[in-house]
Amino acid sequence: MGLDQDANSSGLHLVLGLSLTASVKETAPSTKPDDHHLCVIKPTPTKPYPSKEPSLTLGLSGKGYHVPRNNVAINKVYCEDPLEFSRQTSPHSVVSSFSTGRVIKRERDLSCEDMEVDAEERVSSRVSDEDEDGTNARKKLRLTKEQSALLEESFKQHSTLNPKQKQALARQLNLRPRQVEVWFQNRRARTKLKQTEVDCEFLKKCCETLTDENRRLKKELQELKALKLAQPLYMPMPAATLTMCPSCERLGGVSDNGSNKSPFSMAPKPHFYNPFANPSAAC
DNA sequence: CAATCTACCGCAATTACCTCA
DNA sequence: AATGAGGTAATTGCGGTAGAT
Repeated sequence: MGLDQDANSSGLHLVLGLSLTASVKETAPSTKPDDHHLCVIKPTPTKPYPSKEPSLTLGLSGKGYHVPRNNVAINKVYCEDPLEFSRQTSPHSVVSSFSTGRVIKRERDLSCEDMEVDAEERVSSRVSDEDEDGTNARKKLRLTKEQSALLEESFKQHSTLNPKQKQALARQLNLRPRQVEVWFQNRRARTKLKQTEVDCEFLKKCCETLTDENRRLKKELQELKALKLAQPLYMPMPAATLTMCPSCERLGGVSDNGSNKSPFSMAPKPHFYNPFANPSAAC
């Protein structure tokens, strides 16, 4: 279901959850998302939360009801208590349904996930969220310490949530499922970012080490060249200095003419940093 | 059985609000 | 009081997947 598709690449250990989304289809089909002047949310027999009351929500026409791209109008109402705020405002209230089809889907999904807020309340909330002064201030919920702690704890157990877990957590936190979902998304992103930073630091260190090694080898090469000029041309090589390539098993340091050009011809190096551990690379 | 449609989900990128120095 | 930076909630758009037709 795509839950774990990126688990390996992101370094996360995701739990494969059994999705119930197939049954979430309270859809009023539309061919053009932007043509949604009227959003109807209706229950179906496949509704995953049968204990809830069916709801019917009507949205206003888009004409004369301009909604900005970011749908900021929906969060107009704000109060000091984040919980109260989360109850009063709906990040995906019906207003959102007028912008994109995607949001419409979200809204419908929300409508079955979060039925404790009934349709009428949400409509009135939407109306109360409507701008009276024309400003579109997107107010931001601030999670309490308790909420953050619980979310964090839950994230440690599983970095992704199936719909049931999301619903349960949202109920427990007195948040909307969508808010829980968003929190987990952002949390995963932060984790990934942090991991990327760690990886970046590691690669930087590797780079520094390799640069040092390169510098050292260059210096050594210069010394050897100088040494070669100072010494006789056909100087017999001590057997102890011969090394064998572990990959191709050729004996280094023994060329046809006995000259000393092979990288394996010299005494073993005190240290060689090879991050790729590929002995054949030297051949 | 293949093609198409639809709904859903996760992610990346971005926006925008809020807090704090 | 003003302001810039950082944290983060929220939005948007896209791609992938699965079920239905």
